[in-house]
Amino acid sequence: MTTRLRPSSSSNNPPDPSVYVRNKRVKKNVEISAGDAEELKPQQPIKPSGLPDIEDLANKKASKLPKLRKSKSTSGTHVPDAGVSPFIRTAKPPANWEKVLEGIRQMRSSENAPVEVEFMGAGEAGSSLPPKEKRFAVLVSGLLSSLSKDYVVHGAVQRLLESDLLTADSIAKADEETIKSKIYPVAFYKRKASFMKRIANICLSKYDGDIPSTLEDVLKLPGVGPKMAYLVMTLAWNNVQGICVDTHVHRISNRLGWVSCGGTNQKTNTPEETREALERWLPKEEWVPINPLLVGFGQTICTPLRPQCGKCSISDLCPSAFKEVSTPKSAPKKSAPKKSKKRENLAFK
DNA sequence: CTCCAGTACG
DNA sequence: CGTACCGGAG
Repeated sequence: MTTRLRPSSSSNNPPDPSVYVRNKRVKKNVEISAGDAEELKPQQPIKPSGLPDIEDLANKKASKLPKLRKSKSTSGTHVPDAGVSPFIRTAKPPANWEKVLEGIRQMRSSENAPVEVEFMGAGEAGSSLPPKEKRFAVLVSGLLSSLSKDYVVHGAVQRLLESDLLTADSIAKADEETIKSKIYPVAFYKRKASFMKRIANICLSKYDGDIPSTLEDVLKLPGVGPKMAYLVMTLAWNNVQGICVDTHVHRISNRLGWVSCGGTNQKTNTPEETREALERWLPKEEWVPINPLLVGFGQTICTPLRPQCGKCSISDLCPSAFKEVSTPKSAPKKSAPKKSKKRENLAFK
């Protein structure tokens, strides 16, 4: 069954109407002096003795986030007017984007899409929990899910749930080895177990055992990058702060020419750039569904290595169709003989 | 042996 | 920017 999240469909958590302020690069600009960094961190809660130096961790993380692209002062058009207009287009949408989306939806519903689960991992795990624990569960399953198979994540979350290890409190108290054994074999489980402990401690000391409620603060959590932060804001707080862009969304957006529109012929080289570019024209109703949609599409048809353009119903609308590109990064150089492509890459090293 | 639905660290 | 982290599946 297709669980397509709608931004405002869920009724339990009232979506914050004022949310829609496009976050511009605040803080992370690096290079700024220590004084500036201070002012980004409003309140300074008392730190219980005995806990790791959380502030330090947070600072470290924050200071290294997005490297900053260009100054991009939002070109003036955008005003952070809370609640007035939910979406202000600052770039012209690419031609036929609606047809393209519709086409992809069709393909996704006919081909069986393995990805349905995706958001589910998080959502389902917490469905029977109280809101606060549910949010924490969403955060944890998001963390576990990166570069892991969905069913593996699902199993791990179930084991954590059975062991009562899905709250900040219990995780903070639990032995790290125990956590490892529960979440195995998710990718990077050792590291993630460590992240979970640190996150739990931060949540306890700064957020009363809850998860941070702002994008900025979620991003400060160790092991949580942009991709997951937007996911968590959406699923845990029902607060759509931005588009959740992973490598599939990144790659496909580039193939479709969706991020080189609107006068400027910019290309995006990172998922973060793609997110910003997409947000400039994609209507907000699509911000959430775009991810599951493109991820499914990206796994079955528009694959990174050898896209199945022959099976793709919108290839006539795709500038990259049948071009045999490998990845957005490696130059689309005229592809080599297909079968030996892999070997060739190897030899190239 | 390669490829992942990322993120931290040098 | 490059690289390590981890395991399982093609």
